[in-house]
Amino acid sequence: MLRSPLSSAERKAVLSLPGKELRTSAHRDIVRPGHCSKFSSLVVDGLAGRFDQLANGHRQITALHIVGDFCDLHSVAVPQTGWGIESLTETVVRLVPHEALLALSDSSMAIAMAFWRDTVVDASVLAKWNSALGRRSAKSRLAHLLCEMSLRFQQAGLGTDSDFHFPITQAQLADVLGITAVHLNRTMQALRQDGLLTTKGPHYHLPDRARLCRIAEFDDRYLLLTRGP
Amino acid sequence: MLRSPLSSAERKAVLSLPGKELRTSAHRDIVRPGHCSKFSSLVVDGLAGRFDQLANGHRQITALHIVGDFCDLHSVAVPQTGWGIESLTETVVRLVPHEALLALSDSSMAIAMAFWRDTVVDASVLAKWNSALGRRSAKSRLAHLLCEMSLRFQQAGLGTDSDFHFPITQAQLADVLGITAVHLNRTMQALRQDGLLTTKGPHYHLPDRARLCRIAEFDDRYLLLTRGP
DNA sequence: CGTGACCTTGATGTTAGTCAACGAATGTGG
DNA sequence: CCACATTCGTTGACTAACATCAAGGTCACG
Repeated sequence: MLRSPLSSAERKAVLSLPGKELRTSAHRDIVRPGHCSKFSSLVVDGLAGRFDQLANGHRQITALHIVGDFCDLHSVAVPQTGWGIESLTETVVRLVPHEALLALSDSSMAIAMAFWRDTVVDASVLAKWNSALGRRSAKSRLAHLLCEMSLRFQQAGLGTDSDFHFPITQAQLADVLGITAVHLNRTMQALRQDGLLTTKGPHYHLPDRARLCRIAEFDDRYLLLTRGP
Repeated sequence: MLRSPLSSAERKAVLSLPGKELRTSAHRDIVRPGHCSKFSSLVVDGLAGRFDQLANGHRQITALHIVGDFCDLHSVAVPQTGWGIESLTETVVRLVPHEALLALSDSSMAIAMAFWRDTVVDASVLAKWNSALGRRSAKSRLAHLLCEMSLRFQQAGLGTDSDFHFPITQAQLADVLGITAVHLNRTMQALRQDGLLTTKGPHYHLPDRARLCRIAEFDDRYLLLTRGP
């Protein structure tokens, strides 16, 4: 989860953070939009998404949180969130009280920096998605997302670079990519046609990841592979 | 700038940060894309933008930095940036060494939190733009940007809520909104037609800001008007 | 008086949205 | 075990938003 170098004592302190675990079915709000929260949620199982919704009902998912991710470490620094978090599939989250996180970052500058760094990586991903949504075609966006997710699942020890379990519906994927579900369906077919993607239910396979990265212009540095100072 | 409550001593420490000032003409890189930086830049005069560029030459501007903004406080936590910063007009920035910022946040937990909070607000704005780029029409995006910028200029003491000096070209504005310059031009004309915008050179005037906010579904909370914990 | 940066306009092409329907898989209660 | 509903994926016909291409207009500046 925290993409930072920490001493083993620090790492242990983070991993043993207290918190009530909460199991939810798919399509439930974990954090309601605009809510002022007293906890940060750690994804223990399943898949969660940060979203924003417009008056006409259109949704945009602005982040995907796989197991091991903190959804809203942000809310420690700014409790009033401008977004919501929902479960995309059946999901278990651990609700860690802000006091515990604040106490921990008070106790160690390295941990405080690690939390800050996590927010910065989140911002990097958001900036990358900004340019994708503004300037790329649907196909290129999907290719880029597949590259990103395969890497993240691999980093989290949940898959290889070309195979991962990604339990998301096409409608939700469309909300990530800023297109309609119909168009996403056709775009996935195009990638399949090109021999760049096969799926069996929630299992995604990338037969030629190198080529996929090339057409997606995927540069993994924004995911912080070069670790902290 | 830092949208946080600090003691006057802390505030003073931040404002008296050292750093060499640098004047650049328009369209110059302040931070080259992917560069590993040792400074964070504070905008002293002019207008700067964070951008990302694709192989085909298409650009996306992912943030606008007005005077008083720190461009890349991020780079203190993660020196290798995944983006570039450019001057959009003639601009003066102060290059504050990371050591000075680190020393300052070491010295005061409140300042460390303020820096973190600033990153969180940046992420909030990015998330908002994500949903705008993914799910809004060009007209709605432009309306939203105008609402946002008028508020930010006002907060910075550089304008009223309906009048501000915004020295940006239409091509640059198009790169913010993720549309072409041609389409931006027509979209601005549509807003003028609706009596929602007049411009005289770089001077923007919003004749009916309330209505503009309504059609933009502009909710200012993401800009952190509700201050820290 | 020419040049370059910026803004504006028109004609045409392409991507993606909308609407409507159907099929496959899964689960539920009678 | 079977009608039934629900959710999810897929397809086709049509439309709207925006991109692209090409040209001209305005203004400041040397």
